[in-house]
Amino acid sequence: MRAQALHGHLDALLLAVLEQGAQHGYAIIEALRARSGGTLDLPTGTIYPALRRLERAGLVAGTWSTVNGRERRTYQLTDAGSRALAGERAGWREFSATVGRFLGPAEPPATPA
Amino acid sequence: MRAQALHGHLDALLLAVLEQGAQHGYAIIEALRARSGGTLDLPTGTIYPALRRLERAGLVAGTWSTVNGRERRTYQLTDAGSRALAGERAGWREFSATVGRFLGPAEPPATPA
DNA sequence: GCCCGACAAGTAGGCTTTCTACGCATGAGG
DNA sequence: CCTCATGCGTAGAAAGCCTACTTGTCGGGC
Repeated sequence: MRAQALHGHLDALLLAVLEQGAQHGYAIIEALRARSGGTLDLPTGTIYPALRRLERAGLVAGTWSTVNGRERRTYQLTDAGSRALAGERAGWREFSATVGRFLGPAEPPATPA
Repeated sequence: MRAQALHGHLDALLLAVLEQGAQHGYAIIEALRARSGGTLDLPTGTIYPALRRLERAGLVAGTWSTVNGRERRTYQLTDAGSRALAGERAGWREFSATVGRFLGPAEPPATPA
């Protein structure tokens, strides 16, 4: 899937991943790929700038650590980040409900029971 | 709601509105506002260029008509537009399912029983 | 007669966000 | 020695939507 379509929701996804525990950029990329079943395969050039943006905004806190001689920047959700995530979640719900009203009520094939 | 978040889905919304019958730009804006319960209130500067883009792409066909001395451009879904809409719908479903996996499975606050 | 608000379409310039492509560095395996 | 996987990062370009503005008709209030 084009992450292009994410536009504006990428930040929310990153926060959501970090909600489950602090991680470094590379691991976040893999987490997104894994949790989405391979659908979300975002390039580093998308993730790293986004993380720095979130850091500048105070939603995540980054700390350097060295693992096997390799420098890692581990990002952790801040309080503000948690609050922002809650807002993003609410926003996503409204957004998906609204768009879903036009593009199909988000009723997947479903196997409804 | 910021239509900014639409990014890439606006075309799909327009096609979806036109699916229910040909309409002119101004009416489309009102249809979006009405059907979304007021959530989607898109400015003309967003809709009109988008419609022309869709027209250039051959997804809608526009025809001029004069009503009460006022010029109207009525847009109608083309075959290609219908097909595109189907694709957009599928794309939306995948997209919302994927993002929903991270931001909450579309489970609203719910008052859980 | 004049002005304003609703209807109706459109353009121009700017902003934000993401993508592509590249650079730099370490450690392991061939 | 060279390459690949890990790991971080920047630069420039492309895409999409927004704000603000312009043009024009019609109807109502003053």
